[in-house]
Amino acid sequence: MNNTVIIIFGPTGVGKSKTAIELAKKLDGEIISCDSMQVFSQLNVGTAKVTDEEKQGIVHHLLDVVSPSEEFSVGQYVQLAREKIKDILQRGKQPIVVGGTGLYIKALINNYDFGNAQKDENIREKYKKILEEKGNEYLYNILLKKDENIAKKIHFNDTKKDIRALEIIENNNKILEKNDFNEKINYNYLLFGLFLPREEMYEKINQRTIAMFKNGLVEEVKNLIKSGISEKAQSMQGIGYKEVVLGLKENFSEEEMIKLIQQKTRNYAKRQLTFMRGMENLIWVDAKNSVKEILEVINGNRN
RNA sequence: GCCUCGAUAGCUCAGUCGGUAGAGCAAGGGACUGAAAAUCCCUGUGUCGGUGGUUCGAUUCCGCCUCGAGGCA
Repeated sequence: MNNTVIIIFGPTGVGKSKTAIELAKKLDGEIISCDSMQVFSQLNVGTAKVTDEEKQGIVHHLLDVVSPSEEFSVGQYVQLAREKIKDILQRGKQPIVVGGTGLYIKALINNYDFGNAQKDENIREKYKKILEEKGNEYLYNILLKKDENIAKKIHFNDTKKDIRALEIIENNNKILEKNDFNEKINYNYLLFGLFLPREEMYEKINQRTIAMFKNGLVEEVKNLIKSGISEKAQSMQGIGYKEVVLGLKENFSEEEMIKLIQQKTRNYAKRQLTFMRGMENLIWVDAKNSVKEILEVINGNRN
């Protein structure tokens, strides 16, 4: 098992965290979370973050690494995750990467180097204004002129990506593609994708959403707002948070909020499945039997 | 009991001056190397409430019936 990182991916709510903890216990592992929302501290019930009790003593990394008022991005994630993997391997333990953020996993596996272009609100605003005044196609044409290759990969209606690309080009003058890290970490990986039948998956999502409300999601959101977190903060764009903020403003009943969140979560899970299908080297694993199946693959892999 | 309004896609509704119909959302599929729980693209779906009549032709016009909302008693 030397230098093999185990990666567990799958749609929300199929039981990735539990699987990872069970595996960690059996393989002397440490867990590296791969979740764009669980990196934020204070976002607990809405992100279904594992509790200390659930961790069962297994070390978890990359949870609560930034405050909800801060920004976070793939670039930072890959940087941090690489450090953790290296460190865990050096200590002779088994790194287990777990989470639902497909892009983060993809970037990690493919060794993308994002450089260190910081977010630049001024540049963003500038292009947003251009977008408002001149429209999608005009904005897209600017990107086409600056970097045709990038532009071709982005739909002209996807203005958020257009603006982000322009921001990076202008700020950093760095091409987005083909910059692997110079320093390669010496590791292999096994990528497992957990799945459940569609109906069961949706049922679990529905139940879990109800549980979040019982566990105090509304209070969590209220506290975040009270402590001065902007509704526009990146952390507040997570599913559950966004909807509760809206619900509080518009006086939704709890039932209405639950229904909305269930739906958004189902939509998200579907997107995650699409992402999974497009991943190379992904080993499909029945979520109901995940630990056993994964161990079988690992053991087979040893010989 | 009488009057008025409504009944069209899974939901909310638009529409057809009579030639069998559409938007949004949902659903399904897809893209995605710098905000990714984000963002974007593609695709159906229908006894047009039932029943008679007028008509070459009715979801559309007329009658009756059923159901729902409101008003008068």
